[in-house]
Amino acid sequence: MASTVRVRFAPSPTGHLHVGSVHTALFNWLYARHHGGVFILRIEDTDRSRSTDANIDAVIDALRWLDLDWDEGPPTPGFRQTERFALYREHAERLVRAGRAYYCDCPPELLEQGRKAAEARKETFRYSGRCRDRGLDAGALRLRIPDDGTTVVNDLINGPVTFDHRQLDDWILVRSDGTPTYNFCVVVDDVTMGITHVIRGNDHLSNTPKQILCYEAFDYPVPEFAHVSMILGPDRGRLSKRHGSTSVQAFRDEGFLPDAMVNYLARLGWSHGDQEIFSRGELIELFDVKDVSSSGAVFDRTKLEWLNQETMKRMDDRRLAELCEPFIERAGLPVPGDRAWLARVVATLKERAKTLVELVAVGRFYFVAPSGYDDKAAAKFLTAAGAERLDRLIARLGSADFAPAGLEATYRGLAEALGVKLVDLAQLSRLAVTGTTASPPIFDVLSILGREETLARLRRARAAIP
RNA sequence: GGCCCCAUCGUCUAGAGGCCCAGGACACGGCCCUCUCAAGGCUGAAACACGGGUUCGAAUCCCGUUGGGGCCA
Repeated sequence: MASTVRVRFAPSPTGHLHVGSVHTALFNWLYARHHGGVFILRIEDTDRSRSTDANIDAVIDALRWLDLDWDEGPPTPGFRQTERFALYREHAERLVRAGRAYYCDCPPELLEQGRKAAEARKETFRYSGRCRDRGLDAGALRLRIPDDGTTVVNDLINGPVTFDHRQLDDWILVRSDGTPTYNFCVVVDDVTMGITHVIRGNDHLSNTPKQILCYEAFDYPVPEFAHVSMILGPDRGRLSKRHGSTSVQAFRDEGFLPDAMVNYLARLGWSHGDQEIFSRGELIELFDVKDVSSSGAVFDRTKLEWLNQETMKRMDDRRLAELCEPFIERAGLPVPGDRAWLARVVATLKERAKTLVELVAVGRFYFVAPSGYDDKAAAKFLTAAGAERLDRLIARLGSADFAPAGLEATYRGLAEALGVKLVDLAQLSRLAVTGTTASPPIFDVLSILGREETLARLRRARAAIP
């Protein structure tokens, strides 16, 4: 009987949740859900200056938006590192009593001297061990580690990675001012939370042997490790703001859907044959850490946009309409009260937009009449001939069937009667109704707008012709 | 600088010695469809970083080089 999988996501609250963080959060979440395990959210807020309540709320909001739910974590108390200092102190004392850690009072200048000397010899700086056996009872607390031998990280993604102890040193657990170091907090948190699988960014692989040595000093079982490759910018450097949006909040504001975001991030560094599009359920069912790639992946916004459109196309129109409402409001447009009507609207727009912001922009004419006409198109269509055609259209549309098929029949009939092509009438109407020459199928548009609004806009266009 | 990780089309990837003169997807080009724009269908161009091995046979295994990334400073 295997023990329950317990994984965690431990962001530091900086206000913006980076897509790279979300990537590892997602892999943890998928691993937990796939194995029926427990997903824990822990806030690494030891950097007091940036770890405001607002920033913590931002992390929580972002995870909720993505629907990555956690089983243990805030708002339950005890999941913020700042609430856990007593635990760190207690564990530090335990190591001192067991003789596995010792105090060191080496002055910074001495350490700096050693560092320079090591650099001159082109070697890794290691603490000399000067205070190891001095039996001090104050100062910085260091972990006593073996002088030679190796520590092997049996990484689930990268395979066995061997670290020579001669590259490691008696690292500091607790600084002389009493504050615990990052690596020490992580170990204490992970053991006390019963974490069985540490799934985190590749940038922590180098810290892992130090942490393993610490687990061993405690005589705690060492968890499994899986170091996920990092997300890169187009220049293969660390993904940062200069490459464009990097926080999930930014993508949310730009009109990306949580399911598209999740699908895209899941496919970055993970794959299942040739499949590109996955539902949540499929992701949970198919996710396997063995299929996670060990090489870095460039974040490609264009592909995210494609996936976002695919997600919109597959989504129920009522649901999509609902998601659009805040974007309509933010664009300064009146939000329709009739959601069924809005569902008809978005159905015609979703294959013409990559994001919700774009969808609203492209469908602006549904919510408000055009304030003017495209110059080039106006010169072409709002002519004497156009005036006559508009008159005939207005006359016929007064009593026409306003279902798309009925409108098409009316238009085709009139085109024949006038001896013109359908496209001439269609483009003229499109210009009158939307202000431009590109829109969803004109009969759908007119049908959705309705007789009254359609006629009003056609008459306005007619009046614009001198 | 030391240590660690990585290396298939521009990008995400399939590929776990012969099925691969390398497959899919995004993006890009062409054609078709068509009331416009999209969407869709078909189609084209596009990659195993380099050099040594191992093997009858290597994108796949080993070593090195180069390049990128990370950690420690």
